[in-house]
Amino acid sequence: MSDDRPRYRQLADALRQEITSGALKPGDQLKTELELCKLHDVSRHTAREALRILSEDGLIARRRGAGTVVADFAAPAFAQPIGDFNSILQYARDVRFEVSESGAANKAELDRLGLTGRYTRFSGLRRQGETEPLAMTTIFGIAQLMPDVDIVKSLDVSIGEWVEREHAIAMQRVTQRMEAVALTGAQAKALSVKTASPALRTVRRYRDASDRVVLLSESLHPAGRFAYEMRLDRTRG
Amino acid sequence: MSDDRPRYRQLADALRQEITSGALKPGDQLKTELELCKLHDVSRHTAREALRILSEDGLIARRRGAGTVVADFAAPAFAQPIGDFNSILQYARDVRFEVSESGAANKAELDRLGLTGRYTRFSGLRRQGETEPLAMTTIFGIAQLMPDVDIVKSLDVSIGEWVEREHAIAMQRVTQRMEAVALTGAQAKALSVKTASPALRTVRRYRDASDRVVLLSESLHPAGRFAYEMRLDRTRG
DNA sequence: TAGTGGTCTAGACCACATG
DNA sequence: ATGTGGTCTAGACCACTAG
Repeated sequence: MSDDRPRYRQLADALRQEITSGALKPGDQLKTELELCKLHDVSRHTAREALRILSEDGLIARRRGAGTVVADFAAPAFAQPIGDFNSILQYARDVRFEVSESGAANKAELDRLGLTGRYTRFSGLRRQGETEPLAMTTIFGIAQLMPDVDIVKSLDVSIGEWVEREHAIAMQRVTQRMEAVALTGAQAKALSVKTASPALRTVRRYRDASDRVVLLSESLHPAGRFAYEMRLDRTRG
Repeated sequence: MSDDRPRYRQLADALRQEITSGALKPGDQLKTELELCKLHDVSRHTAREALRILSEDGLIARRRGAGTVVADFAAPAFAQPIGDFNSILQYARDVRFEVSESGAANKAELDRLGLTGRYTRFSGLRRQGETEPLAMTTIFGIAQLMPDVDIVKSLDVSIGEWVEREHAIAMQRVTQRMEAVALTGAQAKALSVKTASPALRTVRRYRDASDRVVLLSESLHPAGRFAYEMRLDRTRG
């Protein structure tokens, strides 16, 4: 096992695994800092750094004097922060997009999404590690601009980045829509949950300078496996 | 000036001031960790903690071996439009908040949300026009800062704005979390939908300059009645 | 009162960037 | 070769919570 990752990250990932796997449930008490120090033979500083990461990710809640517990938000397996460029790249690296289907988008799909023209469609599952899928995603892109499906499968960057680089197109604006929906039978089956169970639907439209929708992504995240997190800073009074 | 804030926060705020005031411009080199240690008579750990905060806030960029510079906002990232922070406050004003319950938050609630200290709670429905409720919302605020329930009912601004004005507190940052959930029986009944039907849960934490959670709002939006939409503009190529 | 997490110090070695 | 930030150790005192 090659593991040149920092020890605090190894520890953080190990604890994360315990939480997302369900071995530790929301409300459960975590080991104390000193216990973690002894167990993993690290200094308190290192143990704290690991706990800080999990705390920032919203997986645990800490209270002085009382201890550390698994956060009670149904602890989603993954939270995507936005507003931070590095985190977005991280998302593309950490989360595999397994394309299972591709082809030309049909008229019904395009109508439903308000697209006109010819688009290519890739659909598949998003996965992190060996866990259950985080989401079912479909990506629509302008037909002439999209890469071949083999290229998509071997991409280690996002399709958006590929299009930008390959065609020298700059995405100028992204609009994003989020809402709760009930999954249809087929969707639920693909995601290994029950029919009609809740999901977060996000639709992103990437537009270029002339307002053309270059790329559109539609994702269905089953409840409990994903939370979307964003942060707004006040810039001026 | 009473200053029982931790030293790393005092240092972070001092540096933040230098940056936001324009004394330090994007690209400018910051003092090194060791210089900061000597200048402010703190350990390296403390200086690093201050720099970590600024780094997370996106104000500085650090590179091993090269040093620390004020972040270059021309980086190819998607950013929130300036107005977005305020438009979040705006939302609270556009939609009527009918308070049906208020009182001190209990321990279970505070634990669930990761809050510590004494908070007051207001809960009720959000309505726009005479239609069915858009959402069920609960607001938690630091007890000493919150208005009386009668004032809340007569407010024509958001509670956040009232707190800012009344106590001269500036909300510095809002984090927002969105996920899909299934409604419990009681929640579903209040919103006139069926039990276990999907809803969008949004939790917003409003923080002041010292990262204290001044206000927290938790909303449940039944599927189909609400969609969250946002727009990200590329700051520069 | 005992134990927790929060803050802080004073060291150390390393990978990396720059000259 | 020097100095930077990244990681890590081994201590310490404090504020707070809970039994």
